[in-house]
Formats: sequence, structure tokens, C-alpha cells
Amino acid sequence: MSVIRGARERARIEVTAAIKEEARRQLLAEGPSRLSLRAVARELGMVSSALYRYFASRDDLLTALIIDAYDSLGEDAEQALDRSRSEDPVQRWIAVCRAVRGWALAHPHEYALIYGSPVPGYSAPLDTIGPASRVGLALIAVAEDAHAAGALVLPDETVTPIPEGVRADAWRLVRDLDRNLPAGAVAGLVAAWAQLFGLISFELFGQFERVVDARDEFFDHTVAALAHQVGIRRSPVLPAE
Amino acid sequence: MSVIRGARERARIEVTAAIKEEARRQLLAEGPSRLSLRAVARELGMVSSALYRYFASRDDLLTALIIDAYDSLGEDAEQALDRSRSEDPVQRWIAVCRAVRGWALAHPHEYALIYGSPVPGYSAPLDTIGPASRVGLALIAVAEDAHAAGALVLPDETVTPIPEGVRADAWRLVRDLDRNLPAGAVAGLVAAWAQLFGLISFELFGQFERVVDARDEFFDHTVAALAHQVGIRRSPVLPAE
DNA sequence: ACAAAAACAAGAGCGGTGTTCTCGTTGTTG
DNA sequence: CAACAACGAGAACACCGCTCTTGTTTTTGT
Repeated sequence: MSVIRGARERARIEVTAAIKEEARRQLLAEGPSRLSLRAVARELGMVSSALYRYFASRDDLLTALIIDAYDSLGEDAEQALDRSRSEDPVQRWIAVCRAVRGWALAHPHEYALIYGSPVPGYSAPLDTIGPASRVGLALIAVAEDAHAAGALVLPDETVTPIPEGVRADAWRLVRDLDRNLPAGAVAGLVAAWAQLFGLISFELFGQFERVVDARDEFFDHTVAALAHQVGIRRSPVLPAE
Repeated sequence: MSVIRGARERARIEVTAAIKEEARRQLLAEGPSRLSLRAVARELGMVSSALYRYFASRDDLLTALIIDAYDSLGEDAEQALDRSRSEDPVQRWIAVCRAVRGWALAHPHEYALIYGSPVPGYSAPLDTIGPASRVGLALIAVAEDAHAAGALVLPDETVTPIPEGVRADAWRLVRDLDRNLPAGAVAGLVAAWAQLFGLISFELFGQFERVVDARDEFFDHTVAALAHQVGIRRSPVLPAE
């Protein structure tokens, strides 16, 4: 399949990687808006025009970094999912959320790149939607496993009934993803997904300054509440109750 | 106090406003990263260096826009708060949240400016923290009024007890803001605040593409659930229960 | 094995940017 | 009315993304 044919192809892969690496370094030092193709090239001992053999434009380079970031974050989330296989559903949920937050705190600029305002034009290229969904899928997997274990309760619709359109979206989503999950739980799951990133973004972007000091505790507590809200329980629940 | 003394001062105010207005126009057309001082000056028939009599740098101009945006958003939220004075607490909560989302959908680029990744250096100038808190304060006001009306229930701590540090933050916050609000409700309130913006950001930044179609219904439903989670109820609740 | 083709790096150059400096001009104020 | 501060214009500096041309080097087809 991916047998490396010659020196040229090998070099191309290495140079491409080196460019992305240096770009990430500059991202860390300066932030997305300050990233400069010329500076990357300079640091690599190239001339700026040579870079265009590897990336068609600055936005293309940014897109590559975005995809890598999504994948890196997604991998961490999936690792947390795997490693917590033996724990109870609530703890798995917390583990995945913690992994996401941990990655965000460790790579703040890359986080800003993917969950901040869209820096390039405006359209997220199609290549990004796959990697972008990995965290969401990990969260869904937790709920799915909880459901299989009988530890997922459906939301009480007597207090806030699920609107028709939302139910339709949930249906479609369950069908498209082919997951064994009650549609009634999906709305809460999607909401929790967005809310998780709201929490992390506020922490990272400074909105919690002078508001929340005990960041770790606050996050864990809120995320546990989120799990409860989604319907995930520590242990099986009798369907009659 | 602010009596306009002469033609010069009058002109300064007008030019400053014109610059911000044109900058906002460009923001709407291009997005934060594409905003150019030179283009603003050009459009205003000035030369770029003249702009520096009004704003010390491009980042300073952006900061001014950020403050204006926070104020505009905050005002909409406060108006929703005022106009819903006669309704029940849950509906007030929803009204404020809807106002925030409505403003965001009407001013997507300004929203990205304030709740996307921090574009200037990294530090939000101190001038922004006041205007930035207006939405949060509006949400707190809803909870406070609900509490006064006996329509606020405290979270059930048997399922997820509030950590010590979080409780301390809540205490401090209630004291600093001088609000008549049980500290036990504050953690949920802050979380709901962040989660609200998570929802809106995901919708605006394209994360709900191919996931949520019924955006209005989804938002209303989720936000109602958020109110319930915070402890806000439609009508007074007996403290014994 | 060798010629044709493709990939590559370099350099110059275009039009754009933020920012600084200088220099007349024009309101403001003692 | 003179001294002063605010102002607008212009030139200049050091960047930027990007394109085009020109040689060189590697790959490929015969």
C-alpha cells in the first residue's frame, strides 16, 4: 500500500512533517493570527516560495494543523475511553471529559485553533468533519455502553418534553451512526457535548478569571452533573422505576 | 460633566465613532483576522497613519470593538430580563438565553470576536471584564428573583456533592456580587452560564452541521433543561419537599 | 541507458499589511 | 495674538501571502 518508492517521496513526507512541526511551534509561541509562512520557511532554511510545493496556501497549512489537532484530541479521548473500560459508566464519562480538558490545557493554541473562531475563510473543509467528530463519538460510546449495561435512564419528559424536530434529528443521528441508543437520550447527549466544550472554552479563554478558582474540582463536579443529566448512572437501574 | 467644548472635541468623537463603524462593517464582511487598519482608513478617506491619533494600534481598535460588542450583547440580555419581569422564572431564564442566542445569530462576527479565540495578544484588557460579565449577571438575576419567589430549589447533593473549593468560590462570588443567593446554587449557575455559550458557539461555528437541524427547538429545549438543572422552577416549591 | 517529464528550490517581484517618523496646518488657550 | 497641542498627510521600514521564472535534480518511459 504505502510503500515508499524513492528518496523524493521520503523527503516529501519528512519536509511536510517538519513544516507542520515548525508551524505548531510558532502557533504555540504566537497564536494562530501570528503564524507566518515566511517565518516557518526561514526557520527551516528554505525560501518562502518553496513552501508552496507542500501546502497550496497558508489556509491549507492551517487546515492541516486543524485536522492534526482534531486527531490528536480525538485519540486522547478514545484512549481514555479504552483505558476506562472496566470502570462504571459515570467514571468513564468523567474520564473522557477529563482527557478532553487535559488535552486542551496542554495544547491551548491548538484548542483555540479548532474550537475558537474559524480563522481561515469560514468554511470548515470537508476533511475536518471526520476527525472533528471523534470526541462526540467517544461520548456516545460511553452512553451506548451504559445503555447496554442497563445504566442509562431516559430523561423525564413530564418536566421538559422533547420537541418533535429534536426527536427527528435524534432518530436520524442514531440511524446514521448505527448506534444502539434510545433516541430519547440523544438530545441530552448532543447538548452535553456542546456544554463540555463551553466549559473548557470558558476556562481556557479567561472567562473564569476571578470567578472560578478551583478549576479542577469545578470541572469534575460539573461534568459529573452532566453525566447525570444525560441519564448515565453508576450501576444498572430497574426499568420499572 | 461631558459638555462638548469645541469643534475639535466634537470632531474627535465623530471620527472615533466612524472608525469603529467602518471597522464593524469590515468585520462583518471579512472576519476578525481580515480587518485592516489601512482599509478602514482608505474607506474613510484618510491616510492610515491618521488613524493612530484615535487608536494606539490595531489591537486597541479590536479591543474597543470587543467592549462595544460585550455591551451590545449585555444590553440585549438585560432588556430581555426587564421585559420578562412578569413571567415565571423558567420563562425569564429562557427569555434571557434566547436574547443571547438571537444577538449571536444577528452578529456572528462580533460574537466570534468576543467568544472565539482571543485574537489580539492573549490578555483580555481589564476594561473588558465589566462589560463581559453583564450576561452572567442577568442570569444570576433570574436565579435571584426565583429564589426570592421561592422558586429555586437547591441541587440534590446526595448524588453529586459540591466540592469544598467550588463551595468556597461560590461563597466568595455571592459576597463580592452582594447577591441574595444560596451559595449552593452558584456552582450550577456558573456551569450553566458556560454551557449556554457552548451551545451557541457550537451552533455558530458549524459544529452542529449535519447533527442538529431543528436548531430553535433544540436550543429552547436544552436551555429549559439548563434552567431545571440550575434549580429554577416555574412556581414556588415547598421547602419541606 | 538515455531522453522526456515531473518535482523541486531559489530568487525577484507585486500588492498588501501594521507601525513610526517628520512636517506643515489648524484649532485651542493663556 | 502668540504659544501650544492636536491633527492629517506622506514617506519609509519591515514584514506578510502569493506568483512567476529559472535552473537543478529526481523519476519515469522507452
